[in-house]
Amino acid sequence: MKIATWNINGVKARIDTALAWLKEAEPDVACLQEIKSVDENFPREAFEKLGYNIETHGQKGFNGVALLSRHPFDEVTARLPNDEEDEQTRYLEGVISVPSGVIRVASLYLPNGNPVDSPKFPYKLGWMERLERHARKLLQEEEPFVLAGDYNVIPEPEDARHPEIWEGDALYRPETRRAFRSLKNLGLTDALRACHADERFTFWDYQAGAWQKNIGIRIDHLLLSPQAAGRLRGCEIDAHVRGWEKPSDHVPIWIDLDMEA
DNA sequence: ATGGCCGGCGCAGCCGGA
Repeated sequence: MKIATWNINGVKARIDTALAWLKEAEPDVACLQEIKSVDENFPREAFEKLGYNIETHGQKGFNGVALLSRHPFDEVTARLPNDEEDEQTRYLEGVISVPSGVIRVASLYLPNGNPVDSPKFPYKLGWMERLERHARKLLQEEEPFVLAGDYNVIPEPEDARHPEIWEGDALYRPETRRAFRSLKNLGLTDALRACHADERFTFWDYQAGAWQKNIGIRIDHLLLSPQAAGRLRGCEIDAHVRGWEKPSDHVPIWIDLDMEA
């Protein structure tokens, strides 16, 4: 079972690119971020034609997350718990039925947090705290789940081509990295690092020829519960998509889970 | 890693992104 996540940077601008990638990659589940669309305007039909059930949690102009699944959704929940006063659409979680059981998959778009001397940084850290609290609760169920999305976190120096440039940035601040470590230390597995030790990126800036010079960062992650990690067969980044026409600045990253029996 | 981009909104030029 293939589960992918991709910050598409606008579903309207990316519809052709997204459909081309879905046809090529054929994921069972795709978590999308930054759809930048209200739910009513999401181009459902185009994705439905490829066989996907669709759930969205969007807002006008910014943010917005979606879940596409070839298997049916048993239940879907938007927002993290204790999020009621937050008008930003950044979290959507679905329980998906597969022949051998169920798997819970979340599409998340963690706040950027810059500039760090603005309220945006404490908002990011608060969001990470709520995510950790929620993950702790999910772990008590002892079931397979995947927290997938744009974390806006560079976990380690080797996850950036030029880590020194990110010193002080909200994506790499000690508080941010500590919060990400704390989340993982609950017992979650960083799927990419479970499969590969070398330098791999998921984002290349549009500016200054970052893609051509391979000046990238790894900020899109899939964190797996122990029950999901036990089924992990592989994790890959579809970096070639960054070289397509009209690319997002992020590329898809996916896992293959053995969900037989 | 920015001087050099991009999308949304809405029809000019700003805001947000990473």
